[in-house]
Amino acid sequence: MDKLVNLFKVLSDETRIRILNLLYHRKLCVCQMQGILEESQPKISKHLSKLKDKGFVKDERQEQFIFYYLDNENQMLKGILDNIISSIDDYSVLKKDIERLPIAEECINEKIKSQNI
Amino acid sequence: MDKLVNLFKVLSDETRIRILNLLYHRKLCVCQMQGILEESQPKISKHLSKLKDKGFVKDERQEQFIFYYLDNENQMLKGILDNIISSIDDYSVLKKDIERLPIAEECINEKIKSQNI
DNA sequence: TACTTATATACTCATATGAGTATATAAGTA
DNA sequence: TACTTATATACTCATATGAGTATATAAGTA
Repeated sequence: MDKLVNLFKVLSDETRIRILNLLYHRKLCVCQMQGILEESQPKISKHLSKLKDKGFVKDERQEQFIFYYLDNENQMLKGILDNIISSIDDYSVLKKDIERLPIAEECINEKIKSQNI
Repeated sequence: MDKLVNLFKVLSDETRIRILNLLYHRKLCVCQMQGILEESQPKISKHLSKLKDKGFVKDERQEQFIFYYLDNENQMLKGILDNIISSIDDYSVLKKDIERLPIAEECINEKIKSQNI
């Protein structure tokens, strides 16, 4: 029961829904989400921390970046995200975020490029 | 998007989930929910008020009682409740509440009886 | 119209939550 | 080992939320 309430608490924040919506589609690092969502780094990190804490996402380092991805164990979360994404047209913010997903590459490439100058 | 966040906020409270679980099965008045949930009247009323405010339940007076029932317009809420109820064994509190549903009649009958003495 | 009773609401308090800012940390590279 | 950089975290503040208690309200009945 607590787990259920926790799930809904986690979903009770627009930024976290936006993050979960992105991660539903692909694995991303913090700076990529920063670029797509146009939110500050601490804000995104703190929300990711909460998501990880409650067991809804996992992370994994790849060189200098830490990538986050959905932990698909949770049937209820999966069902809710499926539902949201299948009605994505009702949620313009989420739709726009998805359209911005390709930016992810640039976010990382620019960082890597500047290191090689 | 706000509507989505509001739905999850509404679901972020155990008492409200318990109420929605009951109303999923049948229309009930405040004093019946008091009897089943064993929670105080103001507590239940306040949560019902929030549920009504956000458009998830409606109410209707029948003589001295005010009955609440689910507003089934919301597809997402419907889906989530379906999901919860289909796994009711995972949520012992909710399961017990449903088992106590028959008490509802007594709650009302006792009140009516005492008025006729 | 006065009384009863089911329900709603105002008030207070304690706690939770989210944002911003500054700074710490940890892993990679020179 | 020193430096850089991606990310995490501590601190502070403003606001939201839930519970309890007392009381208001509204509709029915006498």
